[in-house]
Amino acid sequence: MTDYTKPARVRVAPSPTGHMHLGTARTALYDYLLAKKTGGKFILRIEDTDIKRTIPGAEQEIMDGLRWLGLNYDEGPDVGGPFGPYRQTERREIYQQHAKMLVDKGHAYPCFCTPDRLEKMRQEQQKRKEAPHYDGLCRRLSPDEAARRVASGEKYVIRFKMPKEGSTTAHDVLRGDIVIENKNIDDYVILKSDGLPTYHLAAMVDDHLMQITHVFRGSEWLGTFPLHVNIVRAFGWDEPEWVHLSVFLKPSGKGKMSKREAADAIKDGHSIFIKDMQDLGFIPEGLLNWMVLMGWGVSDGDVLTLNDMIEKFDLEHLNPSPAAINFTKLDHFNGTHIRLLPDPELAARIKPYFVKAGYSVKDDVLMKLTPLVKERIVTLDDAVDMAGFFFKENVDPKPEELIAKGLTPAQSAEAARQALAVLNGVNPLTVHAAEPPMRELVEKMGLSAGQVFGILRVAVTGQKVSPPLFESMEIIGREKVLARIRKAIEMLEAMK
RNA sequence: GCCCCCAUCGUCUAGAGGCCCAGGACGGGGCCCUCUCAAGGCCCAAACUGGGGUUCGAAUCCCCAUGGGGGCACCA
Repeated sequence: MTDYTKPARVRVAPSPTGHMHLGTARTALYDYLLAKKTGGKFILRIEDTDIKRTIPGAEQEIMDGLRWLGLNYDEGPDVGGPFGPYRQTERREIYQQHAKMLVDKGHAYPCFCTPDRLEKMRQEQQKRKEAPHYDGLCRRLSPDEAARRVASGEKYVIRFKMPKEGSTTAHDVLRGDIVIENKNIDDYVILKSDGLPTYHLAAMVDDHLMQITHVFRGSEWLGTFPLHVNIVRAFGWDEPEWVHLSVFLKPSGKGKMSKREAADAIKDGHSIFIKDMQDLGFIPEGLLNWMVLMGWGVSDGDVLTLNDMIEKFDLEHLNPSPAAINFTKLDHFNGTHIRLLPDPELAARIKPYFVKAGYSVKDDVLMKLTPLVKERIVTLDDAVDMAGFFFKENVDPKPEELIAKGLTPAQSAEAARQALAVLNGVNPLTVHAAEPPMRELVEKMGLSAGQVFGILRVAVTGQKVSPPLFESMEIIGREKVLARIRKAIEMLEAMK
């Protein structure tokens, strides 16, 4: 049982090797929730030890993404903290010292095998249908000889010396004890020939030094879990609580999310990259709600704010099985959280999308249109399609769309003329003043509201789908409304 | 090939031996509301992978099978 009264120190430790994706965000969320719930600290650590794969800007994207989501970290590369530095390439010496400690204690050894030899070795093993593994050539070197070759300047790496006998029992919070035969674990490289550590060393050292209490990481680490536990034990350190999170599967449920799937998702208005999500009009509240539920469950109400999540989150309801991504459900949560936003807040969030679409936004109009689009949009940018016409000087309806269902162009024109006559007598043109007489007119003409209002909708907004008609008219203003109806009548009359 | 993990409606999940002929949410279907589109309300269909145990009793515990996933780098 987890003690939620003890402040936890949890970290998210992404590598800056590409766009920040869903998996990182969700791990960060769980980290954040546990930290906040226990009054502990949420830490960002950048694992940039693979210099070849590091991408410029990726680190910034991670920091921006976390902040956009509202997952502010207490310690990290750009905010500092008592356990820094928080960027692994700046901790080089620390790892080298620790690797040496392991060698001195007999838990690790220098290895002089060239990448070339290793490659050939693996190929032969494959040919013999054996599992690829290090053959232990340098493990058998005497410490003296190894030291001599190191001193002579020969290139080397440091490998962890896995016990050959027995088994290792590692404890995962979600899965219980995991027992693995030691012979199945390779002598992994922990310090590379460039002097930088691999994950296996770096993460263990940092988690210890940074006093991490709970390690949330992807289940792809389960395979090397016993190795990590052995490394920690070789140092004589206490282990953190290990929490291996399930991976995300592509929407079909068949396999991990791939580049191909990611590209398809984008076409569809979705993405696994946090940065895209923002552009696509998703809001952090919706995204967070959706993410928290993939791998963790609640028995009652599932519409949750960040504060709700902090209150309800626990380790007991984390789910070890893989979860297929369901973007449709993201749409739902996004729409739901948009509707939960106060109007002024929503207005402020929608505005940039209108600006980006090239509209010059008038704030008073924006404020009036916001409540109208609120319950009709799924993403913020939907507001542009729905309500962009409010910022246009003129609209140009498609002539054929002006014709009401079941009516001829001439009949539609006649309906519009009568509507114009009624509206002409309404001043000011408000919902309250315009709707009752218009409904009377519809009845008098023996037509349906759908028919008449439909004609006016297209005439006034230029769209077949729009916010409610009279509300829209009130915002657009009497003069423009009347002018647009006149123009529509002309267009209808021109159709024979 | 070897190692590890997982297994409840199409999907995300609740369920920690009797409260379950299995609950919620998304999606789907229907109805209501309605000026379009939504939103909202009500209703319906939809699952414990299979087989063995253990037990008075199993979705819940154990074993096997099957299926799915992850890993086997001087990447993380």
